[in-house]
Amino acid sequence: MAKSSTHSTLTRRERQIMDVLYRLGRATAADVMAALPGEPNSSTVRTQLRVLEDKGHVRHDEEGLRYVYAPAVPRHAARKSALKHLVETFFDGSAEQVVAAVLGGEASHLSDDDLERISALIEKTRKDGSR
Amino acid sequence: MAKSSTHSTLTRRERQIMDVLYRLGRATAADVMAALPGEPNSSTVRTQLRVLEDKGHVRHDEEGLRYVYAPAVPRHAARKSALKHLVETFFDGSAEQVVAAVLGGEASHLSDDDLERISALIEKTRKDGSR
DNA sequence: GCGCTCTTGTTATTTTCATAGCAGGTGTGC
DNA sequence: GCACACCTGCTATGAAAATAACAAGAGCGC
Repeated sequence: MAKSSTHSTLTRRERQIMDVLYRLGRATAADVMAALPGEPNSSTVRTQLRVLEDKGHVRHDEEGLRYVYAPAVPRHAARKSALKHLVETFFDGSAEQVVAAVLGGEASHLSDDDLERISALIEKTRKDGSR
Repeated sequence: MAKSSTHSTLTRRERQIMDVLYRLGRATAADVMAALPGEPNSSTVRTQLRVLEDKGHVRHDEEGLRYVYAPAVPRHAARKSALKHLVETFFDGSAEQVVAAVLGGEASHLSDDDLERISALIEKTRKDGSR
């Protein structure tokens, strides 16, 4: 039987695979294999995808002959809890600190346009919140 | 000798322990044990802390009788790479999307004050950037 | 001083993981 | 129709991880 559990029960390799799936959206075993570091054997990757499916973290569609895998938990839900976990672990639960880190270039580089759009976002949120 | 390696070589349990250490800053074996799920044996936790130290992820200070452990990589450095990884995996590398998610309450709840301060942050960043 | 408690170090055992070999099935080109 | 390429399922095995039992030293209260 498939066991339902939190995301934290994932092993090292399983987490890598889930990350690949979340990055790609959907992928065949071959795709996943190509994206993983360390040239794992095709057989290995497929076995683990099956294990992940068994645990309920992944599902597959049969597309013609081959399987196309995708995360069982939708991206927006998974990222919500991932973000929450990150904030609690590294930012003292402070959303403000996260924004500061992002603006400070801890995640990627921001163009003026990006800042413009983010600024607009804030304004919008403030209006909505105080309405 | 201690082996230097990327953060991704951590096992399930090791990751849990590192998270605890990053949350607490510094902690004794007993502290870590208390913070871990599943009532692990004290012996177990101490063994793993020693393993983590061996791998170079953790260091300890002797404080009187007992050891106080702390992450070897400073928090701000660890969170930088954690944030980067999250952004790439779940937000298409887009800082803007992250901010949107934070504002949208995907991480925590924001007060008007929070929004105020964040807004100020943006303004400051814009000025600094275009100067 | 003596026992009690709290701490660490060492080592062994069980469980889980990661990996890959082998068998079988389905479509494609010739 | 037959060989070839590609994909899946099953199963086994060595390695790594997780767990805990046991031993030993330091401080504290009485």
